[in-house]
Amino acid sequence: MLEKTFDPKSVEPRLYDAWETSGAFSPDAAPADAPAYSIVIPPPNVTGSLHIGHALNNTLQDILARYHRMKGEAVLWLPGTDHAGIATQMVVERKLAAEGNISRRDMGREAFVDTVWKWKAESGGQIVRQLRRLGASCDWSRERFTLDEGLSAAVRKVFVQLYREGLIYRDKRLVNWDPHFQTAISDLEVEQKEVDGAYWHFAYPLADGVTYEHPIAFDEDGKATGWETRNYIVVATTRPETMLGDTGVAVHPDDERYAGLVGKAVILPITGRRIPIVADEYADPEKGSGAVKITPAHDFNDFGVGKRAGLAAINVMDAFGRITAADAPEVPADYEGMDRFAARKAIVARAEEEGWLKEVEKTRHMVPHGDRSGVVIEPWLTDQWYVDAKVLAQPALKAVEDGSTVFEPKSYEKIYFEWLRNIEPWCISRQLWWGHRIPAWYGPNGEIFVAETEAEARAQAGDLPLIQDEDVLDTWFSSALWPFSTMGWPEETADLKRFYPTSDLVTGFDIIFFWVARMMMMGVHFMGEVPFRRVVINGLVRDEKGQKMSKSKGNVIDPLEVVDELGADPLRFTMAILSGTRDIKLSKQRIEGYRNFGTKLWNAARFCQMNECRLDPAFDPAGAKLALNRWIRGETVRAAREVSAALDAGRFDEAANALYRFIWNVFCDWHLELAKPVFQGADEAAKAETRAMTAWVLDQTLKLLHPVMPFLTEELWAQTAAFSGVTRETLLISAPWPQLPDSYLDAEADADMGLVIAAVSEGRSVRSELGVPLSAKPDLYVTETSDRAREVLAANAAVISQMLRVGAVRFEAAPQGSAPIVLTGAALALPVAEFIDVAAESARLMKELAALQDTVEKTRKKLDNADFIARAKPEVVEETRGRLAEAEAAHAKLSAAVQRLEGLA
RNA sequence: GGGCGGAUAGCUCAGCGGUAGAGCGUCUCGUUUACACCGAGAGGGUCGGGGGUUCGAUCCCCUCUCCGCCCACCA
Repeated sequence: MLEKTFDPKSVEPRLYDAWETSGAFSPDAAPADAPAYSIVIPPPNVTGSLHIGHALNNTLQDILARYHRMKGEAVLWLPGTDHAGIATQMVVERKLAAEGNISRRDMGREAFVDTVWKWKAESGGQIVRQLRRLGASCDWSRERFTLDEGLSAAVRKVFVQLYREGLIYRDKRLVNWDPHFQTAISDLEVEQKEVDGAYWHFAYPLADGVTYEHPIAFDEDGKATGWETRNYIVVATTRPETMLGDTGVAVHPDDERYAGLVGKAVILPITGRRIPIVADEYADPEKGSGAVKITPAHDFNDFGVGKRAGLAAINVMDAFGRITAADAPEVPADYEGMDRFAARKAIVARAEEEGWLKEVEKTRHMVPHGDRSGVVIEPWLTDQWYVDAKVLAQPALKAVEDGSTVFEPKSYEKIYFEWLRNIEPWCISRQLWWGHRIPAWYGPNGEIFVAETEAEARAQAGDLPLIQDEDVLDTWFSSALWPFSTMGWPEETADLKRFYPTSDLVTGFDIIFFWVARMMMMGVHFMGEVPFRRVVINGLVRDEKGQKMSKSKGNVIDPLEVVDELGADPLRFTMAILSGTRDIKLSKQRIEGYRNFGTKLWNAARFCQMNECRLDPAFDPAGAKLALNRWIRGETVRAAREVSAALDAGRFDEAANALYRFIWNVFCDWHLELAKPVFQGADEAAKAETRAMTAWVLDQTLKLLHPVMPFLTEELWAQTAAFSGVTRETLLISAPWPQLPDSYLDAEADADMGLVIAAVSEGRSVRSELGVPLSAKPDLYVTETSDRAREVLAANAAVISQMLRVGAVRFEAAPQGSAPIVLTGAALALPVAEFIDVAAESARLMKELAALQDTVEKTRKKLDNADFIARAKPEVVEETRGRLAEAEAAHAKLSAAVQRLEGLA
C-alpha cells in the first residue's frame, strides 16, 4: 500500500540518479531521425548560488525539455556557467582580503588569475549541483564554461574577424569609468540613481575688461525692463570639481543676452586659465543662466560641444577619481590627489570665500552609478575597444521584424526594437584580469596587430617587439556567442548542425539588452542564422508584497530550503502557475498549497490502489460502455489538449491551471466519487471497466503532469506499475506524450454525466441551505423530466442516492412542502418539510426566481430588438433564444413550486 | 522628457466584443475508510472615472486619474 503522503526527501535523489544514468538527459538516446529540440541555459555566474530567479527560469526550461522529450524529440538542454568578469574578480579579491592575503596588485596578474582558477575548481560548481536538486534534466556531458578552451578560441576568432571587418575598433573617447574597480563599463552597466545634490552657480570673470548689460527685471510678458552691467558670466554646475577642466563657456547662438560675448573669453577661477565663450545649440537659454561651462574631458555632452567648437579636452582626474595636475599644470598643487568629492567641497568653499559663488540651489537629480560597485561613475577620457553595434544591429532587427525569431510575450519585441534602433557603440574592453584577454598586440610606436594567437601577431609584426593588450573583454562578449560557441564553433560539429538554431531561449526581461540582443547580433552575423527561434521571457520573482527579494530586507525565499522542506515539485508547480505575470509574487503559503495538490494526486493513486484499479495493457479505452467512463475519457482528452496547447505556446501558467483543474476538480472531485458506488456495487462488468478506465486516466495524468512535477509522477509511475503487476518499458521521463484521438470524445456521455453532476450539485446546495442534517435521507422525487433525462437519472440512481445522501429516486409527484431543484431537462424535489423554515425557503426561492426573472427580461428585451435580430450573428441569436426558453421553463417550474410552498404556509 | 505595461471579488490574477471567472483568504456545516496537506455549501464585483464606436463594450477607440517598469537626462 502507498504511504499516506509522498516523501520527496528520500525519493528525489534516487530518481534523479535513475534519470541521469538512463541516458534520458542526452539527445543521443533519441533516434537519429527524431526532430531536434534545443535550449541553451542562460549561464549562471560561476560565483553564484541558486536563487529563486534561477529556480523560476530553470523550471520553465526543464518543463519544455521534458515535454519535448516525451513528444519523441531529440532534446538538448545545454548547461554551463559564465566566468562573470567583475563579479568573480570581486569575490576572489574579497576572499583574499578576508583571509589576510596579499592584494591582487601585489600578487601580480598571473598569480591572481591562477588563484581565481583554483577558487573556481573548488567552489565554482556549486550552482550546477544545485540545479540538479530542482530536477533539471540538462545534458551534463555537454556542460560548458565561458572561459574554457573551446569558448576562448571562439572569442578570439570572433574578435579578429570583427576587427578585420572594421566592426571592432579602438578609439579614444569618454567612457563610463568606475573608479572603484578602475575599469571602463558599458552603458548598460550604469544605473541612474536619484540623489540629493545642488546647482552651484559660479561667476566666471570676463577677460580683457569686457562688460555687458544683463537683464535683471522683467514685465508680465517676460520682457526685460531693467539691466545691470556685468563683468562676469554666470554658469551653474552639479559637479564643481570639474571646473578645473573647463575649456570653454557655451551660450546659445540665438541668445541675445550673450550675443556680444561670443568670441570673448573668461578667466577660469582657481586655475587662471583663459577660456573662450563659444556659441553652441547645446546651451539651453531656458536653463539656469543660459550659459554653460564646458568640460570636454569629463562630460559626455561637453565632449561633443568641445569637438564642435575646437576646445581642448583637459583631464583633471586619475583612475581613482582623484584630482591630478598631470595633464593640467595650472591646477594648484593643493588639489593634487584630492578625492573628487573632497575637491567639490574645497572648490565651493573657495568660491564662497573669493566671492564668485552666486547661488546654491538644492535639488535632487539622477546620477550614474556602477551597477556592481555602487560608486558614482566618472566620464573619463581613455583608449578602449568598441564594437560597431549599429551595423550588427540591423540584421538582428530584421530577424525579429520578419518573425525568424519571435518573443513570447510578443510585447517584448518593442523593447528589443527600441534599444537596437538607438544602439550606441559597445565598449568591450575592461581593465580587469579575469576574462578573455584581448587578442591585440602593440608595437613600440603604437602599431596594432590583432590575431588569434601571439605567433600570428608576431608573423604580422615582423621583428617588432610586441606587448599584448592588458585588458580583457566584457563578460557579455563571450556570452553573446553562447548558442554556437557551446556547440563547438568554429568547428563544424554535429551538434551545431543538429541543434543550431536553438528552439527556445528562456530568460528574464532584465537581460534582453545585455544578452538576448547581443546573441542575436553575433548569431546572425557569424552563423548566418538566428540563435533561437523563440524567446520566452519570464518575470521577476518578488515577495508576496511585490517587493524585490533581498538579503538586507530579509524577505528572500531560498529555493533550496523550499526543496528541503516541501520538495522540488511544489516549487516547480508554483513557478509554472505564477509565470504568466511580469512580477511574480511568491509566498511560502502558495507553495504549500501546491504541495497539497501533489498530495491530492498521491492520495488519488492510493485510492486507485485500494480499489484495485490496475493498469491493463490490453485495455482499450475506445471500448468503454458506461457513460461515466466515456465521459472521463473525453475529459482526459480535453485536458491533454489544453496542456499541450499551453506548453506549445509557452504558457506555463495555463498548462498548470489546466492540470490543477483536471486532476482536482474533475478526476478527484467527480470521477472518483462517481466511481465509488460502482466499486461498491455488484455489477462486475461495470466494476472491471471502471477500474481499467480509472487506471488508464491516472496513467495519462502522470504523463501530463510529469514535465511540471517530475519526481512525484515518476514515483507514482513506478508504484502504479508495481501494484498493477505490470512492467514499464521506460521511466516516465522517456514515456510518450499522450496523443489521444477525437473518437475518445463523447457528447452523449458528457450530457448524461452533466445531468448527474448537476443533480448532485444542486441537490447539495439545497440541502445545505435548508440545513438538512446529513443523517436525514429523504427520497428524491423526479417531478418533471424528458425521456432521456428519466433514463439517465434512473440509470444513475445509485450514484445520486449515495452522493446526495438521499433514499430512493422516485419518478412521481413530490409530497407537499418539498424543496424544488430545477435542472435543465428535469425538475427534482426533496421532501424535507420538517427541516424547512418556510420563510427562509420562500426567501431562497424568491431570490432564485428574481434572478431568473431578470434573465428572462433581459433576454426578451434583446430579442425584441429588431437591430439585434438583423445584425447579430445568427448563432448568437439562436443561442439567446435557447437561453430565453430555458430561463422561462425554469421560471415556470419554480413559480409552481413557490405556489405550493405558499399553500403550505 | 520619451516609451511600454497595468487598474476586474478582501488578496493575487485569468478572461479581452455576445449569460463576469479561478486560486487563496472569509463565513457555515462535516471526521461518509483516498486525502483535514480533506470534503460539502455560502457570501463577495456600478470589470479605475468620463466620452465615443457597435444591435451589444470588462473587452475596440479617445480622454482623464492613479500605479509600475524601461530608456534618456549631472548647466
